[in-house]
Amino acid sequence: MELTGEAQNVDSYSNVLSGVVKLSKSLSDGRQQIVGLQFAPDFLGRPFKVESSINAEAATAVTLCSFPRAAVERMMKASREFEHRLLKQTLNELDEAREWMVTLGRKTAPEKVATFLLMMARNIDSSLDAASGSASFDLPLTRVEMSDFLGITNETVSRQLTRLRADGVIRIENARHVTVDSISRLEKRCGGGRERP
Amino acid sequence: MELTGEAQNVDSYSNVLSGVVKLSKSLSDGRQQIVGLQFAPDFLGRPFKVESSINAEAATAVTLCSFPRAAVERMMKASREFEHRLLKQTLNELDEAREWMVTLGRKTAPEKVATFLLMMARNIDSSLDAASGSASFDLPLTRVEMSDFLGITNETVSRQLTRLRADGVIRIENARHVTVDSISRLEKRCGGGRERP
DNA sequence: CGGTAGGTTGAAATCGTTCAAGGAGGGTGG
DNA sequence: CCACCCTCCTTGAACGATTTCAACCTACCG
Repeated sequence: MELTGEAQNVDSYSNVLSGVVKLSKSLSDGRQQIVGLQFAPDFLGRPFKVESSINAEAATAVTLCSFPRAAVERMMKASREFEHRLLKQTLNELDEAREWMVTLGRKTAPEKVATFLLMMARNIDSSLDAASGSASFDLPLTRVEMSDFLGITNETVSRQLTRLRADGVIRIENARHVTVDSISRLEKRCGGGRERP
Repeated sequence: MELTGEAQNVDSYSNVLSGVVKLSKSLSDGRQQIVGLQFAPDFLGRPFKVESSINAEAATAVTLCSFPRAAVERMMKASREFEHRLLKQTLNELDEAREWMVTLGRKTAPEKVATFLLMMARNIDSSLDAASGSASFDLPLTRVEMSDFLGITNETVSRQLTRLRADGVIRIENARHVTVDSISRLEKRCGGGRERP
């Protein structure tokens, strides 16, 4: 199943085979928050619940492998292994969500944008250099979508990208393709490293 | 097992029997974000991972029922039901985390504080009136902790509480005990209602 | 050719932060 | 018992980061 387009109300389950799916929530006055991005081999869908209040939408061209709700719930009953893997992925998503809460709640706008770029570099680096210290990729989100992911305005996103470019941390082509020559320089702009035990 | 005090590095698993446990993450420069609160019957701990990078700390006096890591992992292997319930709770926590991401990323300071109070009213209303339209409870967090949960400063938290009090939405005694006479009035201050499908 | 969506940039306004001072309560040691 | 110190909380005033409003630019599409 292939789709480039619009919101899907998830009453079937899918695997993301390629592309990026964005998960979002909105307030009734139109404010929106993207609460997760699903990349290549992720599972998509919310078991045990009728109404999830989350919208799933293709951010780029996406290839899905989807199953009807009933089939998946049968599989889950039948295969212990299946439920186990689902638990593991859910725990991972929970970790990611909480990590992102730190970004939303405690980082400045420059740090937010840098953190987002770093996340992209790690997830969809099109140049296949593992740990070469550089990365190059197409942004899967528009400026507005990035702003909804980062909890800032699109103007602020734009300004911070311009700043990173001016400072030589990134290069931008077509407003969509980004090259990071030195990942470690980008990391320095993400705000204090992880924990402090 | 009872504890009132300090951070626990979770290498055992527990059930929270009473009280409130706060889960937090911090950046190396000291900025902190509370990424979750665990109330009465929640499970505590992170399976399948050595290093969780999350700190768990008692926010109030807490009663735990905790098991050694090995025992729980044995239980999980043995009991399908156990793993199933863990999956369900994890999915719930993921939903809550994402809901909170909307609060962190898209709500104003007044809305954040109102949203927090509403959450408290729903989770630890000490007066046992279900849906009576009012609530009364002790705040389980200090102003600083609230600010770390909401992604704002403690001064802003304080000011917003004062404002809610001045507007007659809440009453405050001892800076810790809060009474909400009209829940629905509080709800109006939480920013646009849920979704918009 | 317009028209539209996405993006950039500037200037002014605003919201929340920062800095600073002071109050209220609780525990401790003289 | 009192004085002191600490933590938590509140409040004010100035500052500054981000938003808001507005203009313009580009690419793409009908």
